[in-house]
Amino acid sequence: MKPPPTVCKGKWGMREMVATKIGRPRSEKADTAILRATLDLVSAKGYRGITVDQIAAQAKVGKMTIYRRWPNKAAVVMDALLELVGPETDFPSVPEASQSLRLQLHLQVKFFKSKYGMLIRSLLAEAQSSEELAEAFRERWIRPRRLGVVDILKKAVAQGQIRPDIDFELATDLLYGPLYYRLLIGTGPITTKFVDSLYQQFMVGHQSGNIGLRDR
Amino acid sequence: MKPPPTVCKGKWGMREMVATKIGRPRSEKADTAILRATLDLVSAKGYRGITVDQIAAQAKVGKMTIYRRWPNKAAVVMDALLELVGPETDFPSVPEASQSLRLQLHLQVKFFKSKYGMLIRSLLAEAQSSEELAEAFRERWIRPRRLGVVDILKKAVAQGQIRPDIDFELATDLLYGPLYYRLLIGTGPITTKFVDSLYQQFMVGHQSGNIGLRDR
DNA sequence: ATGATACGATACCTTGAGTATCGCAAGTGC
DNA sequence: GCACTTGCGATACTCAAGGTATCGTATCAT
Repeated sequence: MKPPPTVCKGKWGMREMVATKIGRPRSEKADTAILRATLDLVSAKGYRGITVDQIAAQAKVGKMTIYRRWPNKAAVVMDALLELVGPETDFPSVPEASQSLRLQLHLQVKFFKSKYGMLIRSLLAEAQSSEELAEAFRERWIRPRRLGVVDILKKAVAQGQIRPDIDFELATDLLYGPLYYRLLIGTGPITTKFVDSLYQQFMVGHQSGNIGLRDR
Repeated sequence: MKPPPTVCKGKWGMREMVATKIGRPRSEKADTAILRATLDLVSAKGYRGITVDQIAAQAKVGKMTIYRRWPNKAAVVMDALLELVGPETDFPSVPEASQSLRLQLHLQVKFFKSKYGMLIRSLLAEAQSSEELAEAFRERWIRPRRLGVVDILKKAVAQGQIRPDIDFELATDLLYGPLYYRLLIGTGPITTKFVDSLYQQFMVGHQSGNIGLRDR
């Protein structure tokens, strides 16, 4: 009847239980083994292509050890993404902000084409049927990255490369919407040429000097 | 041992069995009842929120009657979308092609915000784990609509509203990528203002007279 | 009427997420 | 040392849902 001392119920953030002082401590090794196995399996076969039992097996861990840390399968995958993905898509440090933006778009392409692309696709798919996951994905994955974009756009404005009347939210959608579109729908490959043209079109519309629709 | 005379195996297109001349004919009523029930249920509760048994119950039909026509749940939903969606998002007939494009974007917004938006989200989500469904979705939903976009863009070029050096595929991604992005990720609402700004930015980059990036 | 197929209903199979429990391991406090 | 508490791997289990099989009946062509 009594629930196990520490079970993760309904929490989507990383397993952040209050560290109890008594009893056997959590195994740090198990944590990383689970996340590692999850990352490998999901990126290889996709979210629906694997089972929690497979994760447990590959991590050499009991299934309960997983559910003691995360409330469900999606939460594990989410944390696998957040914990193991380093600064692959950080904005490169170059003097010109607009160039940093352009280079970051290329990093984003590389990221989407890597095995991590499957993680994004999987989570986004699952998020369509779980408002809870959708919320977590927006807050923990999308939002921080969008803040980074706005940040660099503001620098570009300050450096006079982009018009000051820019709508930052819209601009972010214009830049990354087409990338996610191709990632999810697959109408065309996400190529270097594609992202170059994307950037180019964006700058035509936003750089200083182009005021807007010309008179006709 | 012998399989039922006519069962739908692996076919994703609409139930298009060769009309056998003998035996009891397929009930046309059942077809529409199933599609109708599917549409109503999925748009209300989402793909994962309903079961095939519920569809059968609401359509007052045996479950086998469904699986005799479609190979799986996703295929039913796909056909429900394609069969019951009329020309809601056709390009309005107005003299200026660029205006037709603008008006169609507004129709698209209305469509995404209607109950059909849930169908698109659902199918796209499921398609992430089924290359077969992804293919069907691209060919039967995305592609025809993209052809319509390219068509109207060509008219706009012919009418001198858009530069002739436009990349049609890229342009389509630029226009609809951000819409799908918001539909699926939900970073912001899909408003009239949003789509107006989207169109405006697009035209700044593509209308005749703006040649490209200015010198710096 | 006969033969073939579709029908609704129901029981069934299978897979996989999530739970419960058992005996053992690894810590803390005395 | 010893009791106490919690985590561990393993295993068995529950349950929901997609998909299949079958039964008796209904509806067509000939």
